[in-house]
Amino acid sequence: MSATIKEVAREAEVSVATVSRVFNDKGPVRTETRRRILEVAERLRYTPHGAARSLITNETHTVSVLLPDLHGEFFSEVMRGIDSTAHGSGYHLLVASSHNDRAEIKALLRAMRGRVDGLIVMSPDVDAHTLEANLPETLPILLLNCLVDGTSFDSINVDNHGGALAMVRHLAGLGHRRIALIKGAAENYDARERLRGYRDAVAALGLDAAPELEIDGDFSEEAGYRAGRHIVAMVGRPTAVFATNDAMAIGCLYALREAGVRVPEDLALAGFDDIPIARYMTPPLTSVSVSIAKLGARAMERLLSSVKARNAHQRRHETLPTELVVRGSCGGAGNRSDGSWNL
Amino acid sequence: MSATIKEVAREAEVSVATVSRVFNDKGPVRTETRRRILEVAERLRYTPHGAARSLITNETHTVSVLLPDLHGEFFSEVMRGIDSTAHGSGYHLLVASSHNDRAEIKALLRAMRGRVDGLIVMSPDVDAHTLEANLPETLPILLLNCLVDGTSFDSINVDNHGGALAMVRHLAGLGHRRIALIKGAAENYDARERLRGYRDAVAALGLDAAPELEIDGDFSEEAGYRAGRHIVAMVGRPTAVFATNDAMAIGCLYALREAGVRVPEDLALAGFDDIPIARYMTPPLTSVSVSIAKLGARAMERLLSSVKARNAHQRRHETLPTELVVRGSCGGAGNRSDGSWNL
DNA sequence: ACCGAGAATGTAAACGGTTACATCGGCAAT
DNA sequence: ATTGCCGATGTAACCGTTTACATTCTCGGT
Repeated sequence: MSATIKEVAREAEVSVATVSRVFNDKGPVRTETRRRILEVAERLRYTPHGAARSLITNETHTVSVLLPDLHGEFFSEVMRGIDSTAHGSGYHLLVASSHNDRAEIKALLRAMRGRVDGLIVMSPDVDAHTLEANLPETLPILLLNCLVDGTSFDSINVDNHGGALAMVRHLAGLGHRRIALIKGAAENYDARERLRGYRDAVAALGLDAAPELEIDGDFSEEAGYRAGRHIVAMVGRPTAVFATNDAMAIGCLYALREAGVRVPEDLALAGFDDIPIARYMTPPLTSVSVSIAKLGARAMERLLSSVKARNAHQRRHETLPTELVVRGSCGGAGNRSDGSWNL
Repeated sequence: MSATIKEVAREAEVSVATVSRVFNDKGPVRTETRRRILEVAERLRYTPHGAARSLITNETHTVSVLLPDLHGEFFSEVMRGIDSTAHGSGYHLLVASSHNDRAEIKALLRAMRGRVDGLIVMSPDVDAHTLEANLPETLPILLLNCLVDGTSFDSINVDNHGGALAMVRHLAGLGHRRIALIKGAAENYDARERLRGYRDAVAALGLDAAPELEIDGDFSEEAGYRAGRHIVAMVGRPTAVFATNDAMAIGCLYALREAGVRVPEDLALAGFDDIPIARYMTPPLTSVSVSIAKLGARAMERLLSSVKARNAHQRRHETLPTELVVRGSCGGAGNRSDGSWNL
């Protein structure tokens, strides 16, 4: 084991209290004494013991992120945003991916006591009840992209509905009347909202509405690929495909290309999320941008403020706007006059 | 605050020791007593306090991963592997991304005492000295894709050199004599090894060797894009490009396409890492596969075994093999006879 | 020379658990 | 009835800090 505060105190011929004061910059310590203590500490390679410290101070300087799975660029981006602000505020990050098993989530949540100061939950299908039942009721929590029933928790959501709406409107504006949608998993809240946006737009604009235009998917490239193969084989083939996330758009594009269907000439293709590589696809993918990293950053910001406020903290529900990013994959406005594409 | 063990003990009319025994399944407790205690605990929503527990037991059931940055699919995949085995063994995961600032790394490392049982370091440019100087010398460590000077630490590396060698050999086998390389950052160990593999292969096979064939990069799509633009403008344009990671290959492909250079007809393109989307590119990217998730899983496995062994644990250096994955982006064998590509 | 104030430091009680050891019954063997 | 043993439980020390409070030191003012 490493040196303890006691050893440092003994060696520097002071009491533990003084050493503690030096390391926390609290209370008065003579410069000479401080110097001596720091010198001894350095020599002994002393570092305060995290657990001991948080036991008494009741804060861990750690926040936890609970997420469903770590697949793909979406999560890596969110994490990047989360990490960067946590890091900036001197907080550590505990990640816990629950593979959506109820008992497991419960165990994870419980294990949090005494380990974290706050919690970001990003499981689109965990219900608020499970949370309330298994957490110290004083632990600050922020729900990210989760279904929020009631106002019991702080939350941030992306404007999935509005984004989908805008995309369908855009496609309709380009002349498309028959637009297929590749869905996400039915339990997923984001997926449901995007679907709702699509349906609302289709209804509002009087576009073709047919059950076969809503194709199953689960946010993976693989699912997009399957959907793409399905689409090229459809009898009343749609003229545009709206994949509800970019990963599926990528898989779909591949299937289309494989079948000799040109994008955007033969079929328009759009995604959702605007992950970093979207702009590098061929053609560059028109998508709904949600500035994923910023989403994570904002979430952490909110959580930390609620951690610091402790007592009177106002619960709030926030919806982050989305932005339509038009690139080449839908034809029309995405092409510059010289034939090159926006980057 | 949540209920403490004392409250549970009082309420169940037993001593704290008995409650502790129940929660740790240690020592004999009468069934009736156990039942009563569990019932009270449930009612009071008691959960053991992490910090308090680890203070006395001296283990946290947490391991930390130190990495340079969270960009892109490579890290997300590694993390997935790491998380899945950690999770499987009941360990929590603390992620710490140091943006390669020396002082910051030092602070991070020090903060680890009393917080983690082990550490995976994945900073391709942190030096072993910094580690040794700032960590409790008993903390199990595993270096992942780091430069290992000497044998002071456990480590796992990918066979970067061998992979690059194999790729160049493959390209040469397809008839290419003039092969450009898009490099990674000079400080990055992986990048250096891949470069070394390229040079060795070029020398061994007597291919064109020229400084201008080694193009600067930094593992980002953006850098790949710049390199691609550079390449199309070269006077003695190479016939093949080997991007030392897939992200750069993606950026490069975009630049090529933009300039009307066809892949693979006009120029062969290859990557390194084989990230999940590589197979969905158009054309599918020939790459060096390193089974990233498995790499992470293996690392965590090794670390945990060393955590459990504690005392006599044999230091070991391991190199994970790579595998050439031939798809369509280099022409030749990647094309099926019917013109479709391997998936 | 003495007093009092404030700065510098020390003492010891928490924090919430685990665990070695002591204690207490009850029961089988003698 | 006594002994010994073992299962069940309690007592208290300890883990490494922080911090309220007590104590000592230093000085300037009188």
